[in-house]
Amino acid sequence: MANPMYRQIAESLREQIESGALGPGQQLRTELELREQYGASRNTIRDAIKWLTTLGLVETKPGQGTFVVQKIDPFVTTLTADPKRPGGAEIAVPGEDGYGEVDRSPAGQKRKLTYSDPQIEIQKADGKVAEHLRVAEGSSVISRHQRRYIDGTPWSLQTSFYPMGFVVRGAGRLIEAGDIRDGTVKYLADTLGLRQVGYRNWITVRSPDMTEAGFFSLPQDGRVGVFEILETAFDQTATPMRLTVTVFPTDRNQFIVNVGEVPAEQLITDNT
Amino acid sequence: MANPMYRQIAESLREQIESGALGPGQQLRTELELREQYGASRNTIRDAIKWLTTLGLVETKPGQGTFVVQKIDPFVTTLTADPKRPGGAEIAVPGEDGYGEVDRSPAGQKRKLTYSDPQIEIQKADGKVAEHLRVAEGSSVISRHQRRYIDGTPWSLQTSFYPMGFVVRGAGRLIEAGDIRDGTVKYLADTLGLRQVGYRNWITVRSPDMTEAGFFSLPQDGRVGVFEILETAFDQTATPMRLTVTVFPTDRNQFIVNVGEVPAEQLITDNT
DNA sequence: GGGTATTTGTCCGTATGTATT
DNA sequence: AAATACATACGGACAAATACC
Repeated sequence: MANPMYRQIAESLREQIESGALGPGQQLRTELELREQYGASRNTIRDAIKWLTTLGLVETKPGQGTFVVQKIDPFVTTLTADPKRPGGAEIAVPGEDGYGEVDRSPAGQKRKLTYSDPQIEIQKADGKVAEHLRVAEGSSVISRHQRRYIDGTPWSLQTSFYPMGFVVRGAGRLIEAGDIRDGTVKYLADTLGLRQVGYRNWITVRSPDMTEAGFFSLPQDGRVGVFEILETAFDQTATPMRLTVTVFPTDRNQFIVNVGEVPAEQLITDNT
Repeated sequence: MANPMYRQIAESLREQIESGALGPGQQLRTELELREQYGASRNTIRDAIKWLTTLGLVETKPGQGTFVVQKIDPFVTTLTADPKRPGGAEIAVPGEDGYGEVDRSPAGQKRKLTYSDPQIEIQKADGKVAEHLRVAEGSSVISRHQRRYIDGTPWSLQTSFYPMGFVVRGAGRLIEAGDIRDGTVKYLADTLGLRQVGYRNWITVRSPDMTEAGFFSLPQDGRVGVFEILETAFDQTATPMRLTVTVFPTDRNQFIVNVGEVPAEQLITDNT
């Protein structure tokens, strides 16, 4: 009896969930019913439910009840692709490159990627952008931002940064709204002779900010994290030519990295 | 007055933290003091602090107080390396391959990797192992498990799986305790002629289980997630020869993926 | 649309337990 | 041993969101 009562109650409910007695989407008994069932006060029941909530096992809906969470069929993105392909990896501004990529879920369905028109701004490079793009902090950069969806559900938020000098040197369409035909990679090669020869993805996980939580409909308490992937693309002189920051919720995204000779992807059903 | 009081109090404290008025590691005023300061009940103050806790901004210590969390200097691991190098990527059983890898933090220090002796078991392949290793579910596999540390702090938990047939065919040392000289990749090449020509990393984020939370000293409420990286290694016939599952806490780990021609790593100080 | 019952959310006060100093 | 500070648990009251008639 070392454990507090609310944890024991949570454990009891957890077993019911993981054994399948309470299936995904199913409603739990109300707090008042559980209060009688376990002989505890309503506040203690609420502590148990709050615990399960932070564990991501249940969610509460005011006026309705408490429900076992549905597991989301995850999106799978391959981070390694042809370094010279327009757009680089699949995650690299596929929208701007006119690619209607398909993402394959573990269950094997093909999915449809859509994206908003790019929202373009001229910004001062903050510390992170300046360091990865190797420009002076505070210098002007072009920012192209998109919201991206798979089958209509919010998938990722992406922002690409380019040095302002690119526009001066002849790549004026970078600051025009609307997609760039054949993508920015080809456009920069054609106009400035900048060939993308490789890129580096820097993968971190952090808590979502308010904008991200809103766009992805994540719980506001920061329980669900987001991947933040910084992709730095390099030209033939090993100089950074683009920084793309993409944010994905961790609860619905997985990534694949292939190295060396690897057979085509097996479609694997994840039954964790 | 749209927001509940505990959220307003949390917001007030959050601003003090993010503005720097309350520095990392610094102690907040006690619940009783805050109760008078904000004119709320102690339970409401506790709700505000609990909210900040799930946001990962503060931590509470019984008998001591509430403190602003320290940001951890993260470990950075490169997932793309020579596919034929013993051990594959840096994350691939470097311990078993006798590599004393160094990890470079954003701040640029070199760090020392240590690891426990492998703990070896014969197990039945569960669904996940069977599918990635492409063996029948329930067939025997060799499991080699290690705890890995950087500078003495827990870094990752790693388990490698090999088909049991490898031992029958002559790779008997796989089931012996202790490190294998020159690593398992070279050992399997020497004994069975299995050359590792590539590998695939499958990156997911999930909540830690009890064992993991204990080893990494993570809060038990599952607030901090863990990376689970499944590395499947392939031999020259494109057959899976090894599955390595590695678990890293997301609060102290970052990953790098290089594609194409990429300059040597810039040491970047992350001042997010 | 309105009203009512149901269910979770917020807030209070109090008492006692447990960990740390 | 004592003081301090957070943790658990109780009970009660009202608010807010939702569903249903």
